[in-house]
Amino acid sequence: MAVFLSTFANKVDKKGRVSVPATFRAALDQERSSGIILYPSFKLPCIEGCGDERIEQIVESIDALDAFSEEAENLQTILADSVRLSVDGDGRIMLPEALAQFAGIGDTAMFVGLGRGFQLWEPSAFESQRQAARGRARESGATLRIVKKDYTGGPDGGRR
Amino acid sequence: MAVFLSTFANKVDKKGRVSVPATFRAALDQERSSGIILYPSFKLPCIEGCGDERIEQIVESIDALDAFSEEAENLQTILADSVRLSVDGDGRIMLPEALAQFAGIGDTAMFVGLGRGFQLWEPSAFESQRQAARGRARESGATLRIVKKDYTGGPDGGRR
DNA sequence: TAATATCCCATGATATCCCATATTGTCCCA
DNA sequence: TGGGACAATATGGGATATCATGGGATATTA
Repeated sequence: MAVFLSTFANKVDKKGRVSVPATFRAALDQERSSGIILYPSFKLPCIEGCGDERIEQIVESIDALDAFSEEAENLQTILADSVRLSVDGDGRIMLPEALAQFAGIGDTAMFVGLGRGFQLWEPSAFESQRQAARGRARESGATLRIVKKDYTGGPDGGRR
Repeated sequence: MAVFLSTFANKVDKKGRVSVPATFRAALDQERSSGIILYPSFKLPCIEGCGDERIEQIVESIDALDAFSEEAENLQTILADSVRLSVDGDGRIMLPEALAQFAGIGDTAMFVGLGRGFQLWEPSAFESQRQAARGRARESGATLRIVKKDYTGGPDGGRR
């Protein structure tokens, strides 16, 4: 699956177009994503983005929930608020007015890679978010338990 | 997985390019890493580096966390600050301005092998870091316990 | 037919490729 | 064992391709 990394600041022109970073486009191509999906974030003042493969995952996990639970209802709003955008020949998308407004994006948008997906931020809002997260991570001595993919540890499957 | 050893001081030219030490390149090839990943260290004023394999693990591990948890949010900044660089035909990478600045790297970068990954330092910063580490090791009488390859490392301690 | 979105091309900045060279380390043979 | 040829590496600079971005022209749709 595609991996989105690093951050890029791109201009939003007066027609509302933004270039999708070339590396993001490459990641999307790789998973044969015909377009890109955007939706407003739950917790943060930013736009969440991903490719086809990821949105299908989300659909599936919502499906797996009890259909009428509150949680399911909440998550379904993601789908309702989602927009599917096509990337034009020059690698740009049309950023919908409503979403831009939600994230406070004016003439510059930051594309932030988060692994399976990415986010779109207004630059200064992102800067403070980044500082905060980095501070918390340092304090908590953030360590990441690495999930071993399929560790066998040797020819005999790691036993003995 | 690749093993990175020893340290090298290489020049950063005015275009921002640095040669990756040949032995590091060999290590990367070995794990079929087509590029290298760099990100700012949490604790130290240096850049951390690794191959594709390791970043894949990190992405998956973060993915395994609750998507909306604060922990995930904190760790995602690693990905946001990461850069994937391709090694050109002459064995060089383009050191991004932002990262070089973070580590205070000017016209020389030190590649420091750390086994499964490596670090990039500004030479004098590395020297003082090295002194400090040596001192601490001497005081505490550091010992190293060798972990056997087939050790499973789980809570049940390599059973059987 | 207005308003808006899509396509197409132009341009400057920047990264990538390619070649030249110096220096170092390695191998081979006397 | 010493010297010399050779190969690999690090590094510099110029040419070329890619990318982000702006603007005009053409297609869509309400």
